[in-house]
Amino acid sequence: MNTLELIQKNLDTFSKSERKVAEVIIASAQIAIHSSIATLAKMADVSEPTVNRFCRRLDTKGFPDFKLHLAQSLAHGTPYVNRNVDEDDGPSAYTAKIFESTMACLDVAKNALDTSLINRAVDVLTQANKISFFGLGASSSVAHDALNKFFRFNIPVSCFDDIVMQKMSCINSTEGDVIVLISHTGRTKALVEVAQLARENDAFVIALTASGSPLALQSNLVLSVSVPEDTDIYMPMASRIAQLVLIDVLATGFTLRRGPKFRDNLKRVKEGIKDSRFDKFNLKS
Amino acid sequence: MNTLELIQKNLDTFSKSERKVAEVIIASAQIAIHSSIATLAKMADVSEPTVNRFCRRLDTKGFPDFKLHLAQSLAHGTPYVNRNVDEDDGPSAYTAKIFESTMACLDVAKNALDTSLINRAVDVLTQANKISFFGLGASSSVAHDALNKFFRFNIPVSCFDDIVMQKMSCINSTEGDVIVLISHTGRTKALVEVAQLARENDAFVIALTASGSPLALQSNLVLSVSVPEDTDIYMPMASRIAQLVLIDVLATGFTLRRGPKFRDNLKRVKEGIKDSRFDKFNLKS
DNA sequence: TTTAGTCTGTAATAAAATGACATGTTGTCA
DNA sequence: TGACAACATGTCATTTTATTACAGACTAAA
Repeated sequence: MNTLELIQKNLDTFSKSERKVAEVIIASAQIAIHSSIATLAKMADVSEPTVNRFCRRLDTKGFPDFKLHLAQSLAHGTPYVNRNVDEDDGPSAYTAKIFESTMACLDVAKNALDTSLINRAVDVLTQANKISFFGLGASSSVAHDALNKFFRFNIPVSCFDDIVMQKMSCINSTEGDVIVLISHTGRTKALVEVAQLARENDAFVIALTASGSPLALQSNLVLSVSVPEDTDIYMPMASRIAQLVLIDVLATGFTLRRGPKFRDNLKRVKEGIKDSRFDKFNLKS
Repeated sequence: MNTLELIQKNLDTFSKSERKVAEVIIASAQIAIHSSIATLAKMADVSEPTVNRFCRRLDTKGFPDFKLHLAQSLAHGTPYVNRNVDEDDGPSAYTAKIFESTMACLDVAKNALDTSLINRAVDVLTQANKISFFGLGASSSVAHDALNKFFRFNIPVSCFDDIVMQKMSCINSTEGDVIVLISHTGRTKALVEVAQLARENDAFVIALTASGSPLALQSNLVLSVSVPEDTDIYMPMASRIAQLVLIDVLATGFTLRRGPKFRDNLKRVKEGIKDSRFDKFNLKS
């Protein structure tokens, strides 16, 4: 838990002198972490043991330990994290807010992920005869990205963002096929139907979606990126970013599982596209 | 600058004893920040002043100051940051590494961005008659995503990942049209040609690419996400994630610039797709 | 081997944090 | 209103921690 927030929240549980300390720290945390207990006591106009008691009240071992906690909370906890974009934010403000909230979302997603399920998913993917990635709306670009990643592995992959094509593809699927469905909410009716269809035709369905959603219930394996839903209209869909990173994770797991021989393949793909690029050191070529 | 990285980088500038200290700190940084100089000295099997000298060599005021720096660097930088995935990493390890390195990349990208250019780009976009997003390969899914975002603004937008369509679209462009080109390296020949074509036809070209690249040179405005290039085959293309976040930033800037009336539009779009979803509280509907 | 230079440790000193205790303050109840 | 209790706060002593000064040891070049 962020120490600075913690102080702010418990502001009214402190005594008079302790609050003085709290206020000084909130006002100038950067200075506080570089001061000795004596200096800070003088700044807050209290005695040194008071500062010490203040620290203990915040579940730290003492003043030095408190400084450490505070320093850490200042390090990540840049002010904007989790704060929404505001109407009168300038470019620097909204840029920082969006980047930081995206990073915070990734952190949440990372901690919420079940790596044993990831391992399972990688298992299934490596043994698949054919892999399909389907998404609709915003999620279709995630599917598209997944195609791009897995395509390099030189295995049969496909990706459709057309619901008719998706359904047709499912009808033609057989055992050994893996369908990866991507949906933020997991409540898109069409995609739930696709999941049903796929399972009726013996395909294995992996869903990148919210756990407990209708789509999740129809799937064989659910990888949920539990990221706060985007209630705010400004809120960029950070869940989409988390899904993309999850795709990266699956692709990496896939590569690792396939072993070293397989990795040469990847190098060849990279080499293969070189001709279509300007050489880095000879731009005019 | 991240203290832990700094130590690792300067490992060979240290003397024998100082390196012992460095190694202990790298191996168990979490323990180090909670230890006194005496404890740490004992752990590294050196004297206390040596530890102190070590701290000073890293541009800190002394041991307590050093601990503070280290604590901060541990706060963001969980151990895996910037470390590549290793052949014998398990699912938890590679998942964490990928998430963390992605987050680190976003942080780098955030700090490297020029917000005045973003502001400029938003200016241009809001005044555009028509906006097109083009990308090839991995970048095409970024373009696709951008389409998805800007489509909601109810303005003419298009997105092609077909080079022929891109060129045709450029030939038909006129003044007032904005073309957003997305490329990680900025050295994809085809896309550079697209940029030239677009400019010949008086379109305004915004490039999301590496600064100084051939594509950048052909563009009117460059938004560069300077993220380390992916040298490692395992390395997920974090630059792509950074580009997506940048798209979010532009879309947000766009929304803000258009003002409150415009924001009602967004709500209508959100309402509009409700029918295609299962109701959250009535899943069987 | 000597010598200049750099490391490294010991021991003394200074600084910082903590603990114990005494004083002050506030509020309650007779 | 006065007395007591509970809590808050500060002073001072003690302990822990960090720093400085200095001397011995090592290393590389002459």
